[in-house]
Amino acid sequence: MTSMRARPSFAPRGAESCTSCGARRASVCIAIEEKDLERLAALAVPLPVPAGRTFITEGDPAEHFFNVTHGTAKLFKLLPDGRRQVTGFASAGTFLGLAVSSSYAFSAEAVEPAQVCRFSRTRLRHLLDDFPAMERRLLDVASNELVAAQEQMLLLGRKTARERVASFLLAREACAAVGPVPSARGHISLPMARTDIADYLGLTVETVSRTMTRLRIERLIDMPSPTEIILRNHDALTALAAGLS
Amino acid sequence: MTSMRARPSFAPRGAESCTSCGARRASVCIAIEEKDLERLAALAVPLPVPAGRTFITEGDPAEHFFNVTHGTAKLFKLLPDGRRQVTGFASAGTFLGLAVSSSYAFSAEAVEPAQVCRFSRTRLRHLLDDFPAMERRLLDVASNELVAAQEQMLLLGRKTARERVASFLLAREACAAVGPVPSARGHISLPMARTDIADYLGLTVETVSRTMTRLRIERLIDMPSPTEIILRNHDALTALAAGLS
DNA sequence: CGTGCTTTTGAAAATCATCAAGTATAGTGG
DNA sequence: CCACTATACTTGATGATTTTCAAAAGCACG
Repeated sequence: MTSMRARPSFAPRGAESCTSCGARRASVCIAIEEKDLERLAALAVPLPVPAGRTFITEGDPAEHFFNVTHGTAKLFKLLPDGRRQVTGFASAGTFLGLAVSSSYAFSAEAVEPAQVCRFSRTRLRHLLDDFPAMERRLLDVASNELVAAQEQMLLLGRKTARERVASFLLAREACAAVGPVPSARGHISLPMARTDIADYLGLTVETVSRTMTRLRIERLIDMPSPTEIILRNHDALTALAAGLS
Repeated sequence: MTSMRARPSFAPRGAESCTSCGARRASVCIAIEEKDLERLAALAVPLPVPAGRTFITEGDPAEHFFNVTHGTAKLFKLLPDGRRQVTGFASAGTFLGLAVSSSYAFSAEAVEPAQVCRFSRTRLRHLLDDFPAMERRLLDVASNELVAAQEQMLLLGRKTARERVASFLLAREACAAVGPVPSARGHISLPMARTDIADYLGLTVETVSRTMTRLRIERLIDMPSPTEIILRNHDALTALAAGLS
């Protein structure tokens, strides 16, 4: 009944896909100049992704790259018994699928209605030959993600639950600051569920919930609704996230 | 065997640095053809790094890239109170310093006597303009490290101590298999201290030690010496590492 | 043959997970 | 529009894995 599988009528291939893409300036596509955008658009297949839909499955043959142009997705890995680690959240501008291997190393699922651009891996590879600037941009993106991954390892390996949650909230704030939708100072939205946050921070839902409640009671944050957080004591949160406290 | 060892310890500048580099085929430098090696060698500054010496410090201005040509280094991040997370171990062939930022995101210290090649960041950048193959190789390297980082996040966030140690030992074995010094099947060496392993796995030294002892008692491994491990029951270890147990 | 470091082992303590249940929220259908 | 159901979130009590604290054993080095 609620089937979202109806093929959308829009997404006119090529026409205005890349030229008018709101996420372009935030993505690797910025490396392609206006005049060459048509070549990129010819490869790009815009796809709507309803919330909850998995569009990359770990282990599947990696035939495509993806670029999130709208909404938010979670990237995750699973253990056979169902334990899950969310390795990151991808919002507008994020490029997905970088890997040398022939199969995806993670799964990706939309946490809110999203829009992605799909590129054939081999065809984009060829395009890269003509646009070294884009390849360099990809290297920059990968380098940045590597730095972020190391930071996350520090969080997962050495920080307490409190420190993890504080780090997460501050990261969300920083992420919102560069995002397309400017939000009020210290106001952040959490489109992902508590379970996703827990799996991202290496904790349980209960611990995340309890920790947030405690931060609220201590007036470090406000929580008008579960998906809406206001950072009340930025300095204290920063100290917490850094491990001082 | 003796011929392999015929390598000068004090690699004279330029002369034969890159041409005779034992680590070249395992590193990004493989992307530079023989005839162009001189240009690379002109940039490469070979440096011996004694065990325990820190040669990259987190937060310092990132002026150089490094390529480990011999020995092993640990990469790590610190919290102000001294908590440490080892984000990886770098052995011969590993390229270090990828980052867009102007300062290093991690520190690096040799865990055993090592040899590295130092490149000026800006000059190597310019060299990359002439050798797109090397840039592509760098992207591949970064992509692979990203996949490894995600795997490590899964380990840190969701695996038990036992599973972490098993995963580590198997990863070491796989790493030794591709390394320059072929070792007997199932025999691995651990050049790093228990503390480093603990900081890599997000555990304490005591837990690592206890866990290894237990694996030994259960005949999954043998431990002739603390730095020498023999994988006795490969299948059981694999199952453990995968989370089945 | 000490001396200092690393590794190992033991006992107690703590953080976080698990189990359990209540509350809030959203989406559905009457 | 409202009640109903399913889901998400929160809160509480208990428990377990891992940490912390403490100390012995093993090794390298001078």
